[in-house]
Amino acid sequence: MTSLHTGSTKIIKSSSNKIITIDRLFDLLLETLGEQFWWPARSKWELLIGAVLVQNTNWTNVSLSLKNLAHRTDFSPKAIRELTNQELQTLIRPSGFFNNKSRALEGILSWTETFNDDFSRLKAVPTDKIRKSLLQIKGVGPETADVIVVYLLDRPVFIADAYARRLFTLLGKETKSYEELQGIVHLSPSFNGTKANELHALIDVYGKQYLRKNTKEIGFLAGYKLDQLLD
DNA sequence: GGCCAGGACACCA
DNA sequence: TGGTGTCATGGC
Repeated sequence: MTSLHTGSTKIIKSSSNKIITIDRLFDLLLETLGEQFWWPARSKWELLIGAVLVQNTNWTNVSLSLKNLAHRTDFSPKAIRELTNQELQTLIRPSGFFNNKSRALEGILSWTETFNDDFSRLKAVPTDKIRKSLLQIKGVGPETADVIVVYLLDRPVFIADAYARRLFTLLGKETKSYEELQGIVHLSPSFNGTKANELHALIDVYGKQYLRKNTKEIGFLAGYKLDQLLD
């Protein structure tokens, strides 16, 4: 993994060599959309589970599954571990891919068991190490791992998801993979976990509105067209 | 009725 | 390592 928050140069260079800083992009997104207050969850357990369920799935479907889980387990890790895989699949059915996701959730709960379900024990563990351990769980890929690092552990990491890649393509930086974009975008020192959290939320909300697969018209950011953002 | 969603993985060349 | 098919539900 490349260093993501070590404060090297914070510029995004387009193919035409024009630049926009990640800080300016953040400011324009915030000005355009306002604060998003992600992640919608009342507990770290609900957040962790939602991070898996939302994979390639809209939040409406995830909410239905979360409601089922809340009713049955109150998101107690112990109660969820006591479910059979079949029962878990039934509860999370509305969010799809229940075969894969039930296995991933079981993997996550085995992972938290390694630190006695006590998130405070991760405080001294380096981000890279946590990320690697998460990636060993079947059903947890780079995006889910990073979402957990940012939203659960409040650490500054750039989440290079599909919307981010579409946005950066329009800004002149086309990339073919999650890792490639993540290697290009470096968060500035102004990004703590909270700001990285907000950046991802803003990019996704903007993306849903303007960067959907069949959207032809590209929206504006604080009055600028995307290509006008490049100085 | 088809497209899409806050991805990941197995399989193949 | 890079490209493609598969996993699945519910809303629009």
